[in-house]
This record gives sequence, structure tokens and C-alpha cells, in this order.
Amino acid sequence: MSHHSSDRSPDPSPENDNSAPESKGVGRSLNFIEQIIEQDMRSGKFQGRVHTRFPPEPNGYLHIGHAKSICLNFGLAAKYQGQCNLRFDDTNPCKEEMEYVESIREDVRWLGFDWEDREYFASDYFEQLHDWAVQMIKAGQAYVCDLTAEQIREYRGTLTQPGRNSPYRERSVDENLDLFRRMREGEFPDGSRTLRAKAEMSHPNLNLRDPVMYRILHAHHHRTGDRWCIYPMYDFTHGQSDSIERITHSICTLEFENHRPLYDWYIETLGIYHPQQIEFARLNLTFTVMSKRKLLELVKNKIVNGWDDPRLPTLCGLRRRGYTPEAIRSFCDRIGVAKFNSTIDVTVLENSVREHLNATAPRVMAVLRPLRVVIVNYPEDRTEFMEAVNNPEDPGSGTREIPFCREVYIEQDDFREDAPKKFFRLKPGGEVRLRYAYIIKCEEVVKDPTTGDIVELRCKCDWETLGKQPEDRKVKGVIHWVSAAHATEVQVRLYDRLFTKQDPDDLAEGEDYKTYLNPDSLQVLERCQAEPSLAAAQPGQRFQFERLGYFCVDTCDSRLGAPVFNRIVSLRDTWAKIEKSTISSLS
RNA sequence: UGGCCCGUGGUGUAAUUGGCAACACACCUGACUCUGGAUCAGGCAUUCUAGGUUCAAGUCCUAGCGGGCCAGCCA
Repeated sequence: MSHHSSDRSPDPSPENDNSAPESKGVGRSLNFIEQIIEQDMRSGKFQGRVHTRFPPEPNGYLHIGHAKSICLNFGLAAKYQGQCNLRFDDTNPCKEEMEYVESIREDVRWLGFDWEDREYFASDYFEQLHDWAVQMIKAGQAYVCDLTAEQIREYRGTLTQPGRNSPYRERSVDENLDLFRRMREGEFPDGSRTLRAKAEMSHPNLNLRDPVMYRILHAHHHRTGDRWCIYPMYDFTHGQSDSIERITHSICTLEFENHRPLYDWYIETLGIYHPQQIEFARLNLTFTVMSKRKLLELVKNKIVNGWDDPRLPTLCGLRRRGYTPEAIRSFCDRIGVAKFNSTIDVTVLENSVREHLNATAPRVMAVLRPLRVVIVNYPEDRTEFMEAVNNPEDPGSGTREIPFCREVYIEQDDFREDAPKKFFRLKPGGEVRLRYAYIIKCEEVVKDPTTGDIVELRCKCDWETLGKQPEDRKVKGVIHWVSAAHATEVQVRLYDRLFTKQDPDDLAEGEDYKTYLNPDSLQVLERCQAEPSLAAAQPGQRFQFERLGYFCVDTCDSRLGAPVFNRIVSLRDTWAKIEKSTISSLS
């Protein structure tokens, strides 16, 4: 058995290199889709080709669940030297808009994937789809049905009972041809007729009980305008679109499993190239919701501030929050792909950003809830410049100088009048290290006489402790600080999980998922004190505020010289855990 | 009580396809540290149940149990 010493990857990729997705871990085991692909490679099923596609419907914003699908489809293509198309599945003119098309393009590109010139729309295939429908009518495999939506439902039967044939099922080919032509020409009102496939009304799979192929919809389509008033259904579109694009592996989510027999049936009936549909489990994340309906509701009801609210699992939300594409890709990589319906712990996502940002984000000091500290033995007119490391994980990032003077701000949390046993920050009479500066001792606590609030600490610094440890005692605590005279004031937005419940959809009778909205999911902190260099921070830049977390300069609300910081994710907080566990062990 | 799909630590995903259950996250110890960060070392499983086949079963067979999806002219 060989012992693996800790070896590091030779050169970490530069922060903003977002061009090429990292290759999948070599030697890792294959997921079930890769196994199918490799089998197909061996058998020559698709002549060794791999061609996938990402097929969103442009009726909403992409979220982290879509990222799983995007990474899967584009990742598979890259891994097997194939290609991946971007295809908009736009067969329903009532719900789809160009706004969504653009946001989808942007999000896929941001994630780091390139579909080159292979951007397609199902609506581009409308003419071909129509011809195929005519072909089926001529072959006696499709008919125009005059049943209303309600009647169709009645005739369909139930899960346990077979359906009955439509009375219009035996119309002649000529009559069907004529009726379908007139449907296309706009002669009939919405919902008055449909074109249905002549399949099997007693089939145990309801999808095969004479599925609707075309419906009448006098609606303006975002791309085809008013050219059509009949629109094909998903089932009559998707497989054929895959076929036209010569897709090999058509990967979709589990709920389409029941549709695969119909997917196959249309393609066999039409006698066209046959891609293989493969289904995988969609992503679920703890402490959030992922359904389009709920995301839309949160946005529409202004429970969050738009689709790119940093608390949302949308890709634009995560982007604004400060998540990196690298982090999301590595997240998608580590959650795996399977058919089991699972829920991923959100900490896996959080950890993915921490990992990437730990390696790449420059460290700075900022005090969120300032407490003034006066170092009484420090000269009033003196300023020293302390050398600070920009990123201990990246020696090449160098150092910078931070001003230090008689008055500094520290975090309110870093001082405790009644300090618990294991608290080794500042307390009355106690000592603590100011990071990159002196060890100070708290001599006096100044309080507001009326409110009793602590307003200031008067401390003394030990001149012998700059850059070295005292020999006679151990000072374990190190806290961050900002020089009061030099600090720049910034706004900080502390984001937390949107829901307080692991699974907001796991509800008792009469409960609504919105009951579990986290009231503290956003905390806005004004007048935070940051080290001077941050006045020049540019929108989109990411930093680690030492001991606090990773923060990103907001791209919308920051002003020149007045940056607004979004908390991407906190640092792991061991102290919070200790404190929490001692509290719970007391009760 | 119809059909299809799925059950492996707390959460996910593996297991060279019948050969010592591995990896990540979470959690718990400890070491180290001028970030209570990072890092390092260690701990954490009757593979849904019951039978069966086999020298050997997470993997194969049988029965059961549990979960998901489906009755849009949505995708």
C-alpha cells in the first residue's frame, strides 16, 4: 500500500481564466451516463460520436440546477471530443420571451461554455415538424380531433383505467389533411381542434394515449411572429429536434422518463435518425427552492429584489453574490450524476466557493461593527505602516502596507466583558494581538452613561511585540482592525440562507413554503470601516475580509469610491461552533 | 389495488461489473497557526428487509417494504 504524500497541483489557474473548463479528474470512476457513452463507443452505435445539447425553454432564468445540466452536457462533449449545442425549446409562444433567451446565453457563457455557431431554436424546425405531421396524417398515423380539452381528458381514462377512442379517430386521410391545412390557415379558434397521433388509447403509459401533436394558438411568437397559429407540443418537437441536430445522447431529467417511449415512437414512426434519451436526477439543494414557479413568485411578490437577488439560486443571483464559475463547475463535478432523487447539502456549494476563493482572493481587513480602541500609550501624531500578506496561499501575491495609529476600530464581537472560558479575544485586563501589529492590553472599558453601551476601549500596546512573540507569556488571540484615521467607510450586505428549513417544501397541512423564509437572510450594514485600499475596489472584485468571509463588490449599487460589498460566504467559524455547543450543553 | 424508475454512512457519489465498501461534504478528536481561516493526522456503515444461488453477494435470483414520476391543448 503506497502512502500518498500531500502533492499539490503544479500551477493553480489564474483567477480570471474562465475560458476552458478544467478537465474532469483523471482516473475517476465513470457515472452511469459515461458508462453508456463508453459502451456506445465500443459498439460503434454512433460511430464514436458524442453530440449533446442543452435545451432550455426560454421562459425563466437559469438556476444552479440548470448548471448541473449545462456542466453535464458540455462536460461530456468536451470529455469525448464531441460537441454540445445550445437549443432553445420555444414551442409555447404564450410563455416565452427574448429577455430569457439573452439571459440564458449570458449565463451559459459566464459558466465558461462555448456553443460556437451551434445555437438553435426549436421554432426553426416548425416547417419541418409540420411536414412530418402531414406525413403521419397521410400514413394514417395522425388525425384531427374536435374534442374539447375537457373531453380529451375524459376520453384519456385514468391511471388504472384504459382510455376510449375519440369519435374523430377514424376520419379519412383526406378530411384530416384538409382540416389540418385549415387549422394552419387560421380558420378555427384556439382550442377548437387538435392534431393527435393515432397511438393506443389503452396503453398503460398515458403519454401514448393518442397524444396531442399540435394545438391551435393564435399567439405571437418571439421569433416566428404571426407566421403560425398552430404550435407543436414538446413531445412532437424535442426528439425530432435532437434528430435534426444529429444528437447522440439526449440527456434530460427524470420526469421525462415516462416520455421516452413516446420520444422513441415518434422517431420510429417517422423513420428518422434516432438519438438516445437518457434521464438523470435533477439537483435539489437544502435551504432553498428551485422550481420556476416559486422563484417567479419570490421575484413577483418582491420577497427578493429581482432575479439576480444574491439570495436566489439563480445563476445571475449567484453571480451577483460573487460566486465564481470555477466554484460552480467544481460543485457540479463533485455532486455526481445518478438516477436517485437526492438533495445536496448547501454546504457543498458553499465549500466549493471557499475552496476557490481561499486560493485566489486577496486578503484585506474590514470591521463590520466597529468598536473604537484608543491605544493610550501610542503618540497621537504617529502613523506606522504595517506589512501585511496579500494571500498566504499564494506567495506570489506579495505584501502591502497598512496604516496604524493611536485609534483603531475592532469588531464588537472581538471584545467581551464577561468572556466565556474558551474566548481568547479581548476582555477587560486581557491581551490580544492586533494582526500584523502590536499586542494590546485592555485597561479600561468606557460606557455610555445613559445606555450602558460600550463605546470605547482604552488599551496599552506592548512595544516589544511588533513582529515577534513575547517570551514570558502566550497570547493566543489575533484580531483584525482598521486605523480610525485612515479607514474608508463602506456598506456591507450580509447574505444568509433564504429559508430556515432544510426542505422548505416539506410542509404540514395548510403550511406554505414562505412560512420558512429566513427573516435575517439579508442584513445591511452601513458605515463599516475598511482598510484604505478598498476605497478603490472595482465592481466584481472579490476579497477575503480576514476572519469574516469572502466578499464581492456589488456590480449594481457600488459607486466610484463608495463600494458596496456582498458577503459571498462566511469563513468557517469554529468559535461559533464552540460557543453554540457549550450553550446547548448547558441547557 | 395501472405503468415506469430508484433504494449504499448524517448528506451525496463510487466500488476494476461476483473478490478487503472508497471519495467528498457534514459531524467529533487532536496537531499546527500572527486569520478560531488554511493545512495536517485520526474517528464515524449490519449496503431497505427476508430468504436463496455461490468458496465468495452492495452487485445475481425470489418475495416483501420504502420513495419518485405520470391522468396540460406546459416543458
